[in-house]
Amino acid sequence: MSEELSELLKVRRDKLAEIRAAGINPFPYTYEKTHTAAEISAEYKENDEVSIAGRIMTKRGHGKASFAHLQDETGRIQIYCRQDIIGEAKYEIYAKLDIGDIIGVKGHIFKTKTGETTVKVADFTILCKSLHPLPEKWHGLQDKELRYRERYVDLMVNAEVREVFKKRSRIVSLIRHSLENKGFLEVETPILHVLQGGAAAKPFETYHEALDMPLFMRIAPELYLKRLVVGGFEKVFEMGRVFRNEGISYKHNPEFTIIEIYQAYADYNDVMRLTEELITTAAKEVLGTLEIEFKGEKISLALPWKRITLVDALKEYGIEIEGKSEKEIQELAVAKGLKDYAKASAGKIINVLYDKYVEANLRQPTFIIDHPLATSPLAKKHRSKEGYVERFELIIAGMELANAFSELTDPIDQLDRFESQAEAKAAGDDEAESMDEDFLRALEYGLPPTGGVGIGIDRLVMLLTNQPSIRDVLLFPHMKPLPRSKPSEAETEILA
RNA sequence: GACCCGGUAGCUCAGCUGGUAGAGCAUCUGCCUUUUAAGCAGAGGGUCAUGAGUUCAAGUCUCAUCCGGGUCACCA
Repeated sequence: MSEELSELLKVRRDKLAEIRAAGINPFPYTYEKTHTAAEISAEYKENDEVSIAGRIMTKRGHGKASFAHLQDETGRIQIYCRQDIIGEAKYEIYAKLDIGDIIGVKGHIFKTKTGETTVKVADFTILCKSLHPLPEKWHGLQDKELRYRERYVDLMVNAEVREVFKKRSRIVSLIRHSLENKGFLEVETPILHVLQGGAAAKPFETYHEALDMPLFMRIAPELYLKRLVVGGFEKVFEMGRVFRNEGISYKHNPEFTIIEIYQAYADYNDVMRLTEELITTAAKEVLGTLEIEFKGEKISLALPWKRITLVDALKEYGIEIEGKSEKEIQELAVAKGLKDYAKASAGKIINVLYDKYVEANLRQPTFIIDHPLATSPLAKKHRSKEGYVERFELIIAGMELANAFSELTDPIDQLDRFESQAEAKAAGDDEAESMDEDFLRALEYGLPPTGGVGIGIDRLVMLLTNQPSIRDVLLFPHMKPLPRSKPSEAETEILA
């Protein structure tokens, strides 16, 4: 708190003191409400007695009477308070209430001249004195920085924002229930990892004091979930937060929510169908349609979704790599202006070319399938194509929504892949997988044929709620701290 | 990390080629017992993100820094 309070803050603190001086607790403990705003609007009956509670969002005083709107989680309801009903002393307190205060109201329902269902205040109780003024009633809170930093205000004032997060909750719930109905078991695996693995990404590092050891925040739950399939859980999934130490953009936040699903005795074709089903079911239930609009663009989620191999997708954008040797592909990279990749592996170059020339152009739902072996260390070799794996990525509106494989189940092959990853790591690739001996041991016990998929929940929610940035579907997106806040002791210690 | 745009009252925004800061809402005072962007009359409220510089004079021009947004790069 700054020493110098602005006039507006001072006024509210003075009012708080007045309330206390009048012997009223401005922060009481409970309140018994009988109705919500939505219930009253829907089941309106003249003269019904109700008890409601909510935040004052508008206020119109008329001398000895006053209108206001209370907002609860379900919506707004008008209240009408008259001095001759509640008495002079109480009305004086009522008149001093501010927009933003939370009150409970008991009274009878009536309809005003203009036909609005309204509660006539017989009694009211202050439930929380608000000390900050709310944003303007007409324009609300627009400033993006403030909206993200003070999401609580954003939610109070912007109904559309509340809707987005309600939809997010429904989407998550629908996916969870779809999987439960199919016999999948929801599990939780460690978030603090000893090794870096399960995805190509840079982890956040942390430290366990008592054990005196470094730890990584997980970048994916993949390797633990496959251990569970080894253990005999044939259908498992985990929905949870993962952490990746990379840049921030409209589709990247350092922590995000992923759902990973593993099904024994299935391959990537099965998992592709499952992915289609989960997403279209959620879309139908939440939006009532598969024809959606995202950032002004029409996208059809109607099945079936296009499937095309990565090599063919490149060909569609004028990049021919079929039958080319590694050397020729390196030359192609240089010709395309990717000078840094003159000595990279063919697989790496193919991925970069794909990222650069193909992905952003894929607008309608598309499964890109059969990726190069070199960049897919956890995927099973393709059953018929040398040098490729059985893998797909789902792209919608230029965003990667899902990534999946026929999981690599051969422990000898997995060891080879880890060894190549170790070489890459030694050569400076800080996203390479760690050698995970326990995971290899699990595979040696035997992982049945398994299909696995990871779906980015935040991006899916963006798509289904037509939100242009991942920040708009995260309640508290990552923000740099403002300069005035001084670092905590812990931060000072770490930075020292 | 590079480039572009932005930061002015609690909120939403004006502020021209440099001349000393404005509106609406909100707040305060008075009037007002069916209003709803209530109304009428009056008042208060600003380190113009921060710090330097140019200038007689800077919200405005220059540089640096911070925060945010966007594009690209990085990135599954």
